[in-house]
Amino acid sequence: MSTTTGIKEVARRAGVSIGTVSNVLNRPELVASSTRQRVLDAIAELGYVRNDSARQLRAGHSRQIALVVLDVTNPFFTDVVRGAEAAAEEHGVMVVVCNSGEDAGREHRHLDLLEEQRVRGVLITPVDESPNSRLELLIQRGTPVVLVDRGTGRHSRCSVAVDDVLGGRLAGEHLVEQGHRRITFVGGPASITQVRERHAGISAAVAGKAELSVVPTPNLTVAAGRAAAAEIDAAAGSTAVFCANDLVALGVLQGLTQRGIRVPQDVAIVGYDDIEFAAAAAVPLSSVRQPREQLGRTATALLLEEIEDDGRHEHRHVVFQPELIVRESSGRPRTRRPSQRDSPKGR
Amino acid sequence: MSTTTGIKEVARRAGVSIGTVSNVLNRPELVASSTRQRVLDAIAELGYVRNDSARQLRAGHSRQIALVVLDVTNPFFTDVVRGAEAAAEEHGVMVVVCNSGEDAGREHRHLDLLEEQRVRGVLITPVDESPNSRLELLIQRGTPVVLVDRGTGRHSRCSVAVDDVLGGRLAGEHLVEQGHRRITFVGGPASITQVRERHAGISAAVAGKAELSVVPTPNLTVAAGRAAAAEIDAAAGSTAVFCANDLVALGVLQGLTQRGIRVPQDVAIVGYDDIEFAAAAAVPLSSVRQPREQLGRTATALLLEEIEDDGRHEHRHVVFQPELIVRESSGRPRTRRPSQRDSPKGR
DNA sequence: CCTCCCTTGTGAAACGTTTCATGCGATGAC
DNA sequence: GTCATCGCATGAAACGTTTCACAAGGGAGG
Repeated sequence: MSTTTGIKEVARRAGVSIGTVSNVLNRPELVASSTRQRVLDAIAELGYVRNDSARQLRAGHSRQIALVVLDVTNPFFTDVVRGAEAAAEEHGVMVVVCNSGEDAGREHRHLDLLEEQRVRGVLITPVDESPNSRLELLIQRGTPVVLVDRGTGRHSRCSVAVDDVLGGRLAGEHLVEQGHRRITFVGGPASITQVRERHAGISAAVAGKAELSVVPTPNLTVAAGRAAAAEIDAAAGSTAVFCANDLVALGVLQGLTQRGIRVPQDVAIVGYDDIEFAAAAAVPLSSVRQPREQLGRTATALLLEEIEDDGRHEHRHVVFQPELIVRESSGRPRTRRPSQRDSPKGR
Repeated sequence: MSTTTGIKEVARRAGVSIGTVSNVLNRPELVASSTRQRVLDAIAELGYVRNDSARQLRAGHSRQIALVVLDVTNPFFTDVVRGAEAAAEEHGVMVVVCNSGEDAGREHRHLDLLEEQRVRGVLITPVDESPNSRLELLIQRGTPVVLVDRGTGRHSRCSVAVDDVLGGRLAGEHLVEQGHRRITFVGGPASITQVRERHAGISAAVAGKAELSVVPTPNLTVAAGRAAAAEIDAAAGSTAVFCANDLVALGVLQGLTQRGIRVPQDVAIVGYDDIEFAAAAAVPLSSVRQPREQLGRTATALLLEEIEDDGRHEHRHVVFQPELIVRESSGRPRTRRPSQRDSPKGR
């Protein structure tokens, strides 16, 4: 039905061989300008559209890179996407965004398809980090992969991350300093590295200074946070909550408010990511800020570099530092107005 | 380097012809089970991965559909993505998410690439709706396209939309009923249909009952809303603002608050989309709710249907009704806590 | 006039599948 | 014992590119 017009038709129409048409498309400088023009005209008249499958088949690989995120719905990741797209665009590469939805099965299926498409490289925040995951297989078979927002360490790939342990620690130190002695960490599942590391960070920071309890969540969404709120004071009369990300924090904030618990007077909250909506929340949210777009940009740059250095490539691990942004949700109770320093971030 | 293993190697290893291997992959019932097993083993041992380019080349089209959104960063669209993915997954189709970022150039480039890839169909909220846009060309050449969140009308394609005029009217009626007589509409650019229709809706609703002024924005982001806030009272001493979407509304809310203008006491705000964060905002936001996931789901269903009915297909236009959710930001100025939220100057 | 080189253009081979007409041995009907 | 039938496997022909070795024509240098 649709485009049945191939390079062949174009060739006939322009009165040249198909090799010449191909040259016009790929190495125009090899073709005499009069011929070139004739071919170009034919292309325009016929509405010819290159067939990428054929091209890829010949080339052996595609011209796109994939970005597999944990949750498209999470503003943190959409910002990462933006960064990645920006960097990719500069190199004329297209980014395919895939959403694993924190589901190992979907991640697996996406990787299957991507490998079948001979994707040029993959940026991923994996759900499944087990040593014989689908991802490992992909890497082992030779597809360049850059881990986004994930652990350093492994030497078989590049990674871009933010120091989550430090982030957790910043939050912990801040809360202890504010006088909190019973703190609850909300987040899960523990299979997600960030969750573990942020927990480890606050754990280290409060050790010996405050008690830390945990309310696990099945995932990192607003709904999960809302549900977790119910267990928060039951969990040990905590006066502060540190959430594994801002979505959960927003949910906790809603849940607590709904139960008549005041934030920050009764319970302080600190989130993580400092998404744009954190500052606009009912009670502006203290949060650990990550350079989200930067993360995407850098990851893409690393990936493209690795693809470039086809021969030998030295894997690198870039680690960014998080920054604690204190807002009302964890301000010193009662002293509502000392030095507000929050300000919506510009862009 | 990477996977040099083709169907051919598998065939040799299993001691069968390549046709048989292909049959095992595509119509296993045609192959004797002993042979089948032998082939399957060979595949596993060699780590064979199908080459999708070759497959597509033969088939003439890919097995994916694309979803081109205006702004991945907008929770409205991420929810649409989720809906689309859910529906697609049920049919074993993969969704490629592309972000035009409200930029006609990027939209154009994405469509170029998608057509080169012989994408099976496209779901799109177009930036460029001019009659000889890149999109029209795509449609004209035979790629099934479903418009998402866009006008009914055209007969050359299906569409799924929410009645934006009605949405605007609901907001307008509500504000008038609340006693507002000077209302400002914030949003832009006018080239975006939703902006025009929502404006038309409120326009119609308030005609003769209140004065409506407009503060245009260059796009529909929080930052744009924040910037627009500066012009709001200057624009005519409005006591209410209707924003083209929730991001803008959130920005306006921040901007007004920062200037010491209280919401809703001094100025009421109504947003659009009812994204998850609207309810969690500093002042919970009244908003016009749209069935976001449903939109994605339905659009995908229509697209798959059109692809199915390869022969004749009747284009359909599904229109959902929006619903006004009233929250504090436009509630009748009750005397809640005489909240003094006059706030910090950003730094 | 012969060589050599340079510029343009050509034709055919490959890329890895799917599909289709065909082959071939065995089974059952007559 | 012959013939149609069935079940399974085969080989070759596409699919639309890119690439590469080579040919044709034309100047320039000798």
